[in-house]
Amino acid sequence: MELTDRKRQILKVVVEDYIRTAEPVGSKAIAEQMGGSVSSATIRNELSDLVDLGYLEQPHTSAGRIPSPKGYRLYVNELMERQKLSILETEKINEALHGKMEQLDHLLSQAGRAISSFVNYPAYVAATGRKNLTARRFDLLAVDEHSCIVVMMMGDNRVKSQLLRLQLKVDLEQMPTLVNLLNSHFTGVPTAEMNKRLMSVAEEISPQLFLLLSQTIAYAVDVLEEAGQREIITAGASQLLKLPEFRNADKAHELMNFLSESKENLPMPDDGPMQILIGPENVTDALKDTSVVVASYDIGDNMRGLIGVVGPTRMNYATVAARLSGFAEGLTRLFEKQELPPKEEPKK
Amino acid sequence: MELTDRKRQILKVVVEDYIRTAEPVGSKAIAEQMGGSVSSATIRNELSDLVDLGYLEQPHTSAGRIPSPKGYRLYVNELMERQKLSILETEKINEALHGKMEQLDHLLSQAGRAISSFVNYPAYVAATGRKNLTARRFDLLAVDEHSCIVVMMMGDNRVKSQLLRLQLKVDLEQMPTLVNLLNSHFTGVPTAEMNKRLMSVAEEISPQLFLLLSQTIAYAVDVLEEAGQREIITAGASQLLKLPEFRNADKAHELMNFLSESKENLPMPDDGPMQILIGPENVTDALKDTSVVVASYDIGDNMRGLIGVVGPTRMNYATVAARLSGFAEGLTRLFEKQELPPKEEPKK
DNA sequence: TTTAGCACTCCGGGAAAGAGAGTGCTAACC
DNA sequence: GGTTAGCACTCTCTTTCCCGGAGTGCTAAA
Repeated sequence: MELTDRKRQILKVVVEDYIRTAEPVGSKAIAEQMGGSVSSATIRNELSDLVDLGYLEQPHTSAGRIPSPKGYRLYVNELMERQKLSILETEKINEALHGKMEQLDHLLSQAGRAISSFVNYPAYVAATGRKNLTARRFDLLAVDEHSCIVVMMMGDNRVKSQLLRLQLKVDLEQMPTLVNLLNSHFTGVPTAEMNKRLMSVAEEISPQLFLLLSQTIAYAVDVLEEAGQREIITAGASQLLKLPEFRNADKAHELMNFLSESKENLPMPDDGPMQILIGPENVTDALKDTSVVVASYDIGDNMRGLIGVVGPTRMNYATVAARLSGFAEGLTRLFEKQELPPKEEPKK
Repeated sequence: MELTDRKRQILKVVVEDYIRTAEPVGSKAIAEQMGGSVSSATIRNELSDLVDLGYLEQPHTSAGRIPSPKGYRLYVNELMERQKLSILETEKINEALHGKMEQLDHLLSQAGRAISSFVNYPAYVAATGRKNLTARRFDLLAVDEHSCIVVMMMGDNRVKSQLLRLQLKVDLEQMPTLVNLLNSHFTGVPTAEMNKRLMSVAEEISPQLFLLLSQTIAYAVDVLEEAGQREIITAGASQLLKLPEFRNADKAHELMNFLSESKENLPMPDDGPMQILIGPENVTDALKDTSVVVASYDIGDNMRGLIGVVGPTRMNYATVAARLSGFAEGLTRLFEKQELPPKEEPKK
């Protein structure tokens, strides 16, 4: 049996109607929406074929049809009309993204909330940590006898600093020595190796200095490892409760719990600018009957982040895809403009 | 009519039974739980009185009784037995609070998640921003011709820093002048006044320096204002869906939406170590038929934060109160130990 | 004041009935 | 051969009705 043009057109109507109403679609309604050029009986024959082909499903014998995952897939790949964002929408997106880069966390959670309320589904945002981030430069600023400030610039040019309280008094004149040591021995060094280095210089310096040095390194390791972690932020989970497929509190609870407790398992594909995962295409059990649309954005030149939307399989793919990629582009632009690196660490 | 001891005892039984089961409590069950010393008929008379007195309500004529807000209030104030935390629980709390102070946000959101999963209700955590935070000390570290690092220590001894890109080259030798200027004119100054100060020194220095100065001040204002904002974090909203009173998706949605979108309206009482708000005692509409238990913790010597729990009016007040104050104490201890200020800004 | 007894109320669940939507099949039509 | 009208049939959803159970409120006696 062949998938004729008319069958495809019918499938399209079914998918779009079902997305809109969440109700099985009947032959009569389809006939009307196709302009009355064919009768409902004809449609019924076609529908029956589409079920046999696996593109549609029938909740029970005498109900209308709903798309199967395979049907959604065909729709997404071939039938769906790509939407463009209206100027108004583009403006709204840009408005929503007017955060300050400084606080990456805030910006991203803000973006998450914005996209979620923009598509009316829960959303997630991930900034991929930079695994092998190293320190590029250290400074120590003496404050008083008992404390000094450690300043560390990282490979991505972000600067972190903290007040350190000294267990032992340190001679101010020795500070420069220490800074030199830090900059010569601990820049460009992966965190895993830092402690080894620390040991190796132990004998060269006084115990007081060594104590301060190890405090500094401990701080550096903390910060670098923290920066290396991938952070995932979810927003708008409560949007689910508006959807008929989640009126059942148990279903809703399962998914919402997943969104807040097991974020790590959200899809993080690493190819292509946008990916759509429909129902069972998701690896994670909790997402087996939901769909996920996920897009990537660039952070500077060589890092990528992801933003995604989670919804029912009858998600409005066209709109979500358009808006999501709008956001992704917005974020990319944002990072282009604001990202700090004037020059990257010359790697060779 | 008087509130006899027996009536109080009956009220206690009703409240505790209802908290456990979420089902109206009947006279027979009460009689049994009171050791069979009186018959159910006697209880019925008493129950009828308790309804007249406003402590109990009857969902419909032939149903058992449930506590009214007034009943809960009496229970909380006088009838409830204060619980102590078991050693195990205390340990768990301390374990959950083993975060690093460095990232205040993270610590608090972690605490929020912990308390939420500890009491099985949604929780919120607020760190009251320090409104009149000022800069205590500035430093500038030259990086290269086009950039330098600004380091600012704030009144609470937290240190913030960022890489600045210079629009105009600045003579390295002039840096110390600028740092002096910053420390003499811009420390201890409220953000609102900073721009005025900036103008007043405009003529004293070269345009290049002025540009860098204003970049620095802009950064300082940003950071200080950001730090002055009260931040509210919510966690565990999905816990609601486990409760019978929120199986109705609309109710759940309303409250969850409130928790994620209108956090600012969560109760922020400013007196006493712990406060319990029952049903209509809440000012906010969205909380009118929920209860909130909120405790405060100390951040250093003169700041306070809040942690709260939101749940149904039939919340398990005794347990929640005990655990919440356990957390509050844990947080207070944590800040005592880790909070940086070795000395506070001498205010006079 | 307490208690046993009893009629009454109300909710919740289950069965039955009916309406509605939609199908699948057959037979006729172009 | 594809298309269509017609019609019986299926299945769900809603409404209605009924019944059992839990619990009350009242009365009269202890």
